[in-house]
Amino acid sequence: MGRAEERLTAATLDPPDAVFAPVRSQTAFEETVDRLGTAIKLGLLAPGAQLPAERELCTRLGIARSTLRQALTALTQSGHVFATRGRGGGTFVSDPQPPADPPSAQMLAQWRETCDQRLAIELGVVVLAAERAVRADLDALDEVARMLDGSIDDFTAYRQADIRLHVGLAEATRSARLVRDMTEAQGEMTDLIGYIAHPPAVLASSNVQHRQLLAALRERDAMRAVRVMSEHVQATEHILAGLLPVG
Amino acid sequence: MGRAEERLTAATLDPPDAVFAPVRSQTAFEETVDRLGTAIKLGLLAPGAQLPAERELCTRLGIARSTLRQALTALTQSGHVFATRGRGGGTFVSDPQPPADPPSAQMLAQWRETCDQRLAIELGVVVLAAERAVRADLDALDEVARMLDGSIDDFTAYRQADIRLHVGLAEATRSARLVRDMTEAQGEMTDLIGYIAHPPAVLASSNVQHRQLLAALRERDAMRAVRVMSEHVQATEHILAGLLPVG
DNA sequence: AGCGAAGGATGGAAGACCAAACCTTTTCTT
DNA sequence: AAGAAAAGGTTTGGTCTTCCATCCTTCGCT
Repeated sequence: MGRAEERLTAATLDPPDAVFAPVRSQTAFEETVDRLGTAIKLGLLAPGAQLPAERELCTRLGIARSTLRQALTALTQSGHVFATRGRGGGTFVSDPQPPADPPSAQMLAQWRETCDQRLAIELGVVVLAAERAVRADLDALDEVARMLDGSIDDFTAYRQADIRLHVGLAEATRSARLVRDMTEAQGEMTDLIGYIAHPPAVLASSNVQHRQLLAALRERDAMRAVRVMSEHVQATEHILAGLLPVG
Repeated sequence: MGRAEERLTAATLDPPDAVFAPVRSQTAFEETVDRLGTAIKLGLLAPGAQLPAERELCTRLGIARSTLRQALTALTQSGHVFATRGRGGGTFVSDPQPPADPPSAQMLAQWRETCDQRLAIELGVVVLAAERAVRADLDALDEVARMLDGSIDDFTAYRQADIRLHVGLAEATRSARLVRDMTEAQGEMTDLIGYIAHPPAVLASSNVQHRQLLAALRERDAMRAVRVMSEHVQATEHILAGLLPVG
């Protein structure tokens, strides 16, 4: 008894577990390492590129310079960036980049939820891009698709351009939040798929989907774009499903 | 010069602004207030419901008891919960709830991005629910839809059940992360639309869409579900567009 | 030679968070 | 009626993070 005496509405059901799930308290230091590290791993900050000066960057990130320096020190020790002193110096992205480290157990355990979340972002982006993308956006993305065709024999190069394309789609929505979510999602995906072989045939068919997608966007055919993107994302998911433990 | 000497790849384009955007360092205290407060405002923790004991809740949330108590004190002072002492006591959700406070300027300034993000989550949920929802899930959601029909004259009651339905969809995907994202998105939407009049006719037509959606899910017709959900979400967006400053 | 712009380093103050107690109130059990 | 048990309420001390301000070192440019 007790439970039966409550008001008979659906509102008295048990709350979702998510309500009491652990609070994720990332420190500013951790978040900065994550943000910059992901941008580098995704190639958004290209090898050789110069980061803004520390005194400028810390204000842009809204943190103290000492905190930023902690993060940069970590990235220096991991070999992702290096710094030169004196006038004309600065902090630069290493070239070549250090080898990526294998995905953590925690990452692998949640791979399906990661893919689910990515699916959501990609679908939202594609629907909004169908509405909002202008000619120039799509032309630029076509250019990236051309580059992808030339990279089906080099997975690293392909992946870089692939990320450019997906982030570029997000940018075409003019929604900064979706761009952020997309980069986070792609960062997690990179961790997952970085260690998996992708034969050229797979990459080629993947880029066929990119082209179909861009064609649909040009016609502002949101539903067709959704269908293509859905297949595109779930193709990756099926590859992972065969190689990873059940999620 | 300089820029022209770099490697001629798309990877040398400027990084998205998102890379250097301010780092959001929410404290554990703030996040806890937010999490519990949102769950209460959404009705996931119903008026009169008892929260877990402090000693248990703090371990579930992964924070110290003193931090949890800070959050509970804040929620007590704002009138959302109250506590009774002694054995058999506990912390309970207030009934009735205090009036919601108006959306912040910052919230209003970002309303379109909030809607964009919500669209993404809803679409992802709906595609995955079409694959994964079992009979029992859909039966329960049908029940909620019936309740919604009975609440088109009471916006508050309607909104509560509406949230139940959307969060229920997310739960049907068996993806905890999507449930979390959905609750966050609905929390932000509640802030936005709480102060807007919703005539019964609007609510009725909204629930027609719910029914179409559930029918599509029963047939596992993901594309139709996407189309319905897309219209459902964008209907809200159009209402907001008429009332809020340009986003 | 020296100015200026960049990274590098230090020390202290403030605040958030945690852990472990202990206190007070109330109810249930014996 | 006594006491155990379970809940919220309180205090304290310590650790870690972050911030701020200042100063140092390097080195290209004028």
